[in-house]
Amino acid sequence: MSKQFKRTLITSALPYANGPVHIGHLAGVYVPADIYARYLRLKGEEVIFIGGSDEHGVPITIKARKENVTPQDIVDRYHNLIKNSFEEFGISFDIYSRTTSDIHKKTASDFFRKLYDKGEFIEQESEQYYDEEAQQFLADRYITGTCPHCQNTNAYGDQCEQCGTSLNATDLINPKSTLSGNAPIMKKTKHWYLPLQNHEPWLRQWILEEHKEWKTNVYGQCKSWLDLGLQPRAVSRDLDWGVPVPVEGAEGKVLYVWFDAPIGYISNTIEKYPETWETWWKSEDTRMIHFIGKDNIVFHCIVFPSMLKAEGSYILPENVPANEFLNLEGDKISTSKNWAVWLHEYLEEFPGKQDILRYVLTANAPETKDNDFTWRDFQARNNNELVAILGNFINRAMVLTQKYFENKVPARGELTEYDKQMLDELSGFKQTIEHSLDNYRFREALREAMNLARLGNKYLADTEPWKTAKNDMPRTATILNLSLQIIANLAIAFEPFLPFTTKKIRSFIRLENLNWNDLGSYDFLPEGHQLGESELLFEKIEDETIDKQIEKLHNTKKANEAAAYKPAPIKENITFDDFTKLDIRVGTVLECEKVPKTDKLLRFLIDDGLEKRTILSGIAQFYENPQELVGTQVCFIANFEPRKMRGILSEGMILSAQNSDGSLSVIRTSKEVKPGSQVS
RNA sequence: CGCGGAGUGGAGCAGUGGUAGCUCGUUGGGCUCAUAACCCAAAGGUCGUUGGUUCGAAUCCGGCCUCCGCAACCA
Repeated sequence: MSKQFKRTLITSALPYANGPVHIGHLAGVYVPADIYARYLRLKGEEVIFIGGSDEHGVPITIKARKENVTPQDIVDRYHNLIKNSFEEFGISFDIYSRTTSDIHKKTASDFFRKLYDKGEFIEQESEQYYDEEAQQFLADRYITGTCPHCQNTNAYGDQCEQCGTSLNATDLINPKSTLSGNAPIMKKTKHWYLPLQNHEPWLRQWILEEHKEWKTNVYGQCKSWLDLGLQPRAVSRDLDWGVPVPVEGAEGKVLYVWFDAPIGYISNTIEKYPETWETWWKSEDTRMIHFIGKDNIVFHCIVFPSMLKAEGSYILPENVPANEFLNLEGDKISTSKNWAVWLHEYLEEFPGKQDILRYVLTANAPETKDNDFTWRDFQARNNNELVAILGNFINRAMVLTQKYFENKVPARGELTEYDKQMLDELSGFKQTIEHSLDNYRFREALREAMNLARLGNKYLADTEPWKTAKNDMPRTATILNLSLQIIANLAIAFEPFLPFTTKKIRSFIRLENLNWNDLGSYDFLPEGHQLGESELLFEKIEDETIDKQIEKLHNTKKANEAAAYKPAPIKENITFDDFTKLDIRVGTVLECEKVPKTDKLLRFLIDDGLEKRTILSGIAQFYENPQELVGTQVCFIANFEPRKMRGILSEGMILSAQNSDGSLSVIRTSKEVKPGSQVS
């Protein structure tokens, strides 16, 4: 980092406004970005911290259609919810705007037009599905059909949710438009592409040679992309929700969201500083940092820089500290499955406890790999760290001062060797914490800040002021004077992490306007300084509270699954002859065991009345104890083409019902019948 | 074999060639100002697996297994 910068532009990924934000968003992007912004401000540096909602794109139009409202209604609802959640959590954006703002539409439109005029795009025609009745081209999510892999009749144009296979819309058998229900036709459409391959040479130099200090996940991902060779990327879409493509003959086309969204960083800066915004975006002494999640790496390291470079007058990011993902109680956080801790709900259930969540999410941030958030861990970190170490030290020092010195800062006498040793250690924290923060290692920085509180506790334990108070008040005064100076240090060190708490601490000691650069010194509080009222900073969280959260999580998950479940549409009619081709029979299970080295397969040995047959069935995950099926009667298709799996010949197919959560349940008869009975 | 990241005491994480470390938890002791909080000490790991390079490997190289992401909307 030989470059000298005068100011820092911090951006945080724009959350997509089709749902509320959850702890994953906070842990991955907004808390780290906020810590960094607060840290720099506290150092007196010039900073702007940009946020905003990403409000265009197909998923929002689909959600609007489902709820029978306009896309604008959807984004208004979530923009306000998200914006409010961030404010409540103290995410200190200088501006939080949205991509549906007029300024953004103009900025994005002008940006496209400039690249268009410069000849930075290529035009290309392709064939896409088109709904003649609705008169529009269909995004992948607007097409359903039969999955070519698992025959699920409800697969989407981009993915089959039953078997998880990724698809192209053209792979689907019997594609149907979700708008009209009709079969779509193929129709030609023209789009603009950004030829990323033209940017490859300078990207290689810029990332692979000049930014080897980027995090390994970021660098590795970029290198992989560059080594594979870059492809042109479409920058427009056939859709009626978005920024219109500002070119003759482009009616009905809008900017593709990934082109649209990052320009939001620029337009939000313009909205905040209409006169001076170019200083932030076009000045070589501005340092731009993008905080994002790992899914966004290529957009921020390759695509957006290519856009900026193509435009010509913009600076490029200096670093892109991308985080991995946060899981919740062992499972992926999922908006659609409602497996999340929503910020707006947390705020209602834990009022005034924003800093606890900020602390837990930072201490356990997914900086180098995916991490897991659990409520038990949340409780433990609150009770054992915030309450027991930080809160307790401050409370001890305050209470002792109230007791012995009428809540005024006592006089500092001569320092002992031990005092000096402690102060020496204290002075080292500034450099340690700064080093971590400067390298975006917030977990480590927080741990160090906590060590400062540990130092305080140890100091009290070792000097025992409650004992010296019995016969040596001057010594007691010195000890508490230094303890209070440690509190002032804590107010600085924790400010980027726990802004609400440090505000309280500052009021305890009646000290405002703290500066980061004073961290490590011990002359904040003069002798005789009147202290303020203190209270407990944190309180213990009981098991009951935590149990409630865990239960709630599981309940909402189940409820949501049930509510979201929609039986598959009935298939085409078949004739009686078709039916009679199937030979469905009842058999008694003689043996049932898991096939070794497989996840899903159970091997059944079935008495079908005539002989014994082996049938394999992929239901092992749902029957942890396969033995329990032995002796029961199951239904199976007897004339199913035998098939070899894992070297075992499977002669038939066991019938199972699929539940809303995807789990399978074997079909049984309600009364015992002879093995081999036909089902009709 | 599409590409990238990750796998380290009970839990969460550091550690890029030289005696495996931190926080929490556990056990024992101390203290009693403090929210049964604090301080000290101990136990606990053949670093996913397997083969190789090296005087020496958690670290470098090869194979395999598992989890996550990207490509192809999601932090």
